[in-house]
Amino acid sequence: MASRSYGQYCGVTTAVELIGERWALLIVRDLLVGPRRYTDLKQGLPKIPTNILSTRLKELQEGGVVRRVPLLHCGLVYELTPYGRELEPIVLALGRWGFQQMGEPQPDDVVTADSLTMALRTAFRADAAATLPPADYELHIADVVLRVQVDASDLRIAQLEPAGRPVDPRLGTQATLEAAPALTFAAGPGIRRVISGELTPAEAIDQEVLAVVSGDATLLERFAQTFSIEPGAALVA
Amino acid sequence: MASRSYGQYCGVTTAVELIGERWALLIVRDLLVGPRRYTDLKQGLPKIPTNILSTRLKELQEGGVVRRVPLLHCGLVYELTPYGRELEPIVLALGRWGFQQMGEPQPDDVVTADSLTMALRTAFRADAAATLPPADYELHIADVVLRVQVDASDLRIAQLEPAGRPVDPRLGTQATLEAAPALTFAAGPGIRRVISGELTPAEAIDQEVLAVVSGDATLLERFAQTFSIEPGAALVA
DNA sequence: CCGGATCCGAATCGATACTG
DNA sequence: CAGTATCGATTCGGATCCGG
Repeated sequence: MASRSYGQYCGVTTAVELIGERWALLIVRDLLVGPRRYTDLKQGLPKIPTNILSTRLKELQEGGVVRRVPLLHCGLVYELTPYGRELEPIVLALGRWGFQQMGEPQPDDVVTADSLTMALRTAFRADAAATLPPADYELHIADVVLRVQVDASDLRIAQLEPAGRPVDPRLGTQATLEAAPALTFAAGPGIRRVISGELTPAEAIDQEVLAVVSGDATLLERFAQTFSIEPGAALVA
Repeated sequence: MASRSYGQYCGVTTAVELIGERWALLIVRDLLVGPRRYTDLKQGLPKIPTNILSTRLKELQEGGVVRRVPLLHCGLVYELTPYGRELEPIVLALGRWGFQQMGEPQPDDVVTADSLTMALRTAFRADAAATLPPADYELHIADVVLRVQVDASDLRIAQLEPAGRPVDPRLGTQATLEAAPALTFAAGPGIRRVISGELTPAEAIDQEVLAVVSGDATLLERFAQTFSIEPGAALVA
């Protein structure tokens, strides 16, 4: 059952044998947001066949990347091992690299809460954020609602139901939700062009890529400075 | 012919669609060493079916990762585009990550010149090298002979024929080959345990993992300090 | 609903042979 | 040297089914 070997004794080859199968790295991406149940993963990867998800989870466990954790009276979750979590800077760098080649979305492309959470992490400029005042955004994209809190070089993202409450306090990044966000805005996939610097926030509003729902619209500038992927910037942890 | 889509609008997904197919990242790995002809790639990846190599090269070109360059009167080579070269820190980090999970080599595993060249790059500690005097090694592993020159944080690796001359002055990293190397040594796959810190050079010689051919044997210590992969050190450069 | 297992047609991969 | 062509072996994808 050892997956078809590439026949080389090499670190890159070993890595590809561990996480190079179809869908594997997307499972890792979602697990980097937090532990997930089987059903969560299936929802976050709508096009994955259930047998493939099952097979990959087994392989990732054998490889020491993922582990299966029973939850008391609450089912079970999959989570990354410490070794699997070491993939975080790699997945983030891959996200920045791929971002530059993203075109327009295909008709049936979706945006999931986990992929968007990771996308914001890939775009987060800790250096820029450190020079700016703290900020607190609520972001609506497609059906996904995220609460995004930036404090110096610290980034917290919580996934909210449309209602406005976190999906599950045990799962995902914690955020402080007492106060209302300073800015709430909605965007479509065109927000990519803001992140890439192709559009300023003002232009994005003009072109209806982006719309302020409530709060201080001038914070959009700070958002654009905090989340940005410039060409040639796949580098670094 | 758009490859089976994952159906998500996300940078990581785009990256995986560009370089996630079987063999693709190993082709990129070899091209990170230098431009390569079709036949070079086939030799460097002995188990790749020729139709797959052909297909992947086409896909990588469509994705803007690789380009095909005719050489005057000398055939043609494939090389990474600037965008493809941005994968270097990612491939190196993946190599470090996979290195930690490498076991013993399978009976039919091979070590190629390009994979070994990249392995040394993944293990190179520029920070440690910067504090050490320059060094100049010749390294024999399996059929591969590499000339490895370290000068502060600069690393140069040239692939030599068993004869002792570079394979092709146009291809691969240049090195200064006038002088003889200060240390020539031979090793088996067990050199991995030296890189990982599991074995000191002295122990490696005792266990016949490593043998000095000529030159100053004390330089092995410097080599081990210069090339090292500690657990948990997969970080992207 | 959760966490899968099973079945089957479609697409891809792997090995070998062959060509300009 | 630089690939195409062919064909059986594997894997993937989509759907259904099942035990708790």
